[in-house]
Formats: sequence, C-alpha cells, structure tokens
Amino acid sequence: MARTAGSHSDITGPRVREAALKLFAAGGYAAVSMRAIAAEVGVQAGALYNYTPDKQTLLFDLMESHMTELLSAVKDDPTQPADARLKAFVAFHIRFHHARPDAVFIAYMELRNLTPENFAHIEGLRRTYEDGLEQILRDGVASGVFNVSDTKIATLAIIAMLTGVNTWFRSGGRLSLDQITAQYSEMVHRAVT
Amino acid sequence: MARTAGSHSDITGPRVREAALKLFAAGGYAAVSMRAIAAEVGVQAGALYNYTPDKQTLLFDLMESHMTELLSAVKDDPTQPADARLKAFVAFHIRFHHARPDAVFIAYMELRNLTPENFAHIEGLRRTYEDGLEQILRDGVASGVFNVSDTKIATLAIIAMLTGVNTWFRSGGRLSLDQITAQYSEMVHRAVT
DNA sequence: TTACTTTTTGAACAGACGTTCAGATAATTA
DNA sequence: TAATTATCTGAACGTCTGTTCAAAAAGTAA
Repeated sequence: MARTAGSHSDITGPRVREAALKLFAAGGYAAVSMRAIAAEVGVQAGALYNYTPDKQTLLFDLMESHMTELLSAVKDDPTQPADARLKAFVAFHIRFHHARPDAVFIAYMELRNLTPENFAHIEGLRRTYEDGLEQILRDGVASGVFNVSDTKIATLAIIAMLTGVNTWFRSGGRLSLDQITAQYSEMVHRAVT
Repeated sequence: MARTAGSHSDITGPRVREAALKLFAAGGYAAVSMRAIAAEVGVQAGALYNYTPDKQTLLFDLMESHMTELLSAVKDDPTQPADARLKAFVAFHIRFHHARPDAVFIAYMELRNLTPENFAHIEGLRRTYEDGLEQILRDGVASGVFNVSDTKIATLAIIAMLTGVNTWFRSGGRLSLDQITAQYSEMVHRAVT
C-alpha cells in the first residue's frame, strides 16, 4: 500500500493538528507518541512528517496559533469608561477560553516542553495579552474609577481567577456560562473598586 | 559492586522522593524516567524499587503527602468573625503554597497521570480543602458580613486567584510575600463584601 | 492515454523505557 | 568473630520512542 484513496493534504493537515491538540491536552506532550497521533488521524506515523518537521514544532504551532487567535480576538475601546472595558474583558476572556479548553490547557501546561526560543516567543504573546488588561486597570486608576495599589499584581490575579473557570466549568451544569460570567464580573469589579 | 558504603534506607528513601518531586515538577511525570530519578539520587534505577512498587505509586505518594500536609496545616476558628477567618485563610494559602512550589505544581498538573482510583482519592482531599473555604464564605453570608450570590463559585474563584501567585512570584523581587499577601487579602475581601 | 505530482505505507534505525532479579557487598546482630 | 539482614549493582527482558526513506499508489494535467 501507499497513497490511500481520497487522501489530500487539505484534509489530513487540519486533522493532524486536531488530533495532536486533543491528545496533548488529554495526556500531555511527553506522554503522547507520534504513533498515537497518527492512529487518531487514521494514518501511519511517517505520514505526519508531511505536516510538521518534528513533534516539537507541532506543539509550538498549536500554542502559537492559540495565542495569535487570542490576541486578534480581544477588543478594547479606550474611549469607553474603564469599568465598561473591564466588564467586556472579563466576558471575552471567559467565553473565548471556554470555547477552546484543549488549546488553553496546552498553552498553560506545556510551556516547559518548548525550546528556549519557542518559549520566549509564546511568553511574549502572553505578556502582550496581559498588558491589555493592565492598561484598562491603569486607565481606571487614573480616572479615579478603580482603586488598585499595584496594577500588575491585580492583572495577574484577575487572569488567574478567570482562567480557573476552565478547570471546572462544563456546559449543561447547574449554572449557565452567562450566569458564571455575571458573577465573575461582579467579583472582579468589586475587587478593583 | 553491590551495596554501597554508607547506604541506608532512612537516607535514600527521602532522597528518592525529593528527586522525584524536583524532576516531575521540572519536566513532567511522563518525561522523567526512573533512570533520571536514580541518577539524581546517585544510584542505579533498580534500587528505586526498594522504595516504591512502581513509578505511578511514586507520583501518587507525592501528591497524597502534599494534600495531607495541606489539610493538617490549615486552621480555622469558627468562633471568629468570617472576615478574620477569610483573611487568615488567604495568608495561609499563599504562604503554604509558596513554601513548596514543586509539590503544588505536581498536585495541579499531574492529575491526569493518576489511575482512576488514585485520582478520585486526591480529588476528595482537594474537595475537602475547598469546603473549608466555602464554609467560611457561607458563615459570612449568614452573618451578613459577606455578600456572595454563589459560595461555590466564589470559592473556586478565590482559590484559583491565590494559587496563581505561585506561577509568577519568586522571593527577592519587587515586592515581599507579605506585601503580595496584603494586596490579595484586600482584593479577596472586596470581592466578597 | 501518458507524464507528472502528491500523499501514504511499511520497514528500518539506534536508543530509551519500566521493571525484574541473581549475586555481591555493607551494616547489623549475636 | 560469624551469621544474618539490608541495600545496591548490573545485566537483561520485551516494548516503545522519534524520525527517515525508498517504493507504491492515487490524484491531476496535458
């Protein structure tokens, strides 16, 4: 056997990334073999190397795609009042992260499996995202609507709190995502006011 | 060669656990081999099996020890006002977790590498810890000092926020641990009041 | 149909994996 | 001192690892 019926890179390529995302999130980068990813796709291990030069790059590409999507999806209107901007940020963060739990999990858990250069690049993207929130807090402090002694710490505290939703929330439970968002929005608002 | 000079289980045993803790935290359970742990201890891989039946149990024992220590270290005095109890909880959590970053990291990251039974056991211990905080919040709501619409969500939000300190704080930086604790205490207090 | 390109297989590589165990040496006890 | 126990080595086991590559089959274009 060789090339299989119906095979095409436009189909197999995305499926390789989907399989890697799913399996890395479930088992961890180191615990998932290239053969396991190939089996999930329905292909032999050698075929994966048409789509990634190596396993490390496969991980990095997944993480970079996630961070890039995050940064291009987040919106902020500096002409609005800071409290409205903060509320919008909270809602965006919870919703965006809830929609892609596997990518979020990988982006936060597999940093140690990146080479130093790859790590630095991903860290830079994350820092950019954090800076967006910190700017909202700083503007709010400047305009007198917020009261925070250290905006950097508050930024990290808020993001940790929001991202934590992903570790326990699943659709279909006692509360809807909107209800969760409302309560977090309230807690965050109080915490900085 | 066989038994080495000065060798004793009272010495080697703890060193095996220390090495495993350090390496699991740095590289992840799946990425760390028994040979790597043995090398860290200064022994051959076979010798590890005098101290653990297998690698999985080694991981489980580390996690269970950590959770058990956590539960026996946390104190709460229900006769005190809820806001004082909450403040004490925040300070305890930050300090306890800061003192053992490797164990904390493992306890939160390697859950997926536990067998179902081991996972259920560790999850039970974590739930017990969370319940301690939730009880404080509930008492505070009952006595009118707190205002939280859902104490379970608030519990998870607070713990995620506090544990997040471990991901970035290192002693010797811009702020002391006491300063960090004061600001988190303030934010948590505001969030539930 | 023929020629060419794209995609996959399946075998192979050298090395690492968790675990077991007989035998050897050190520590301890009598 | 001699006998016993505790501890470790070093080799071995079968299996899995990431990656490479020639050969084969399917898709595409002329």
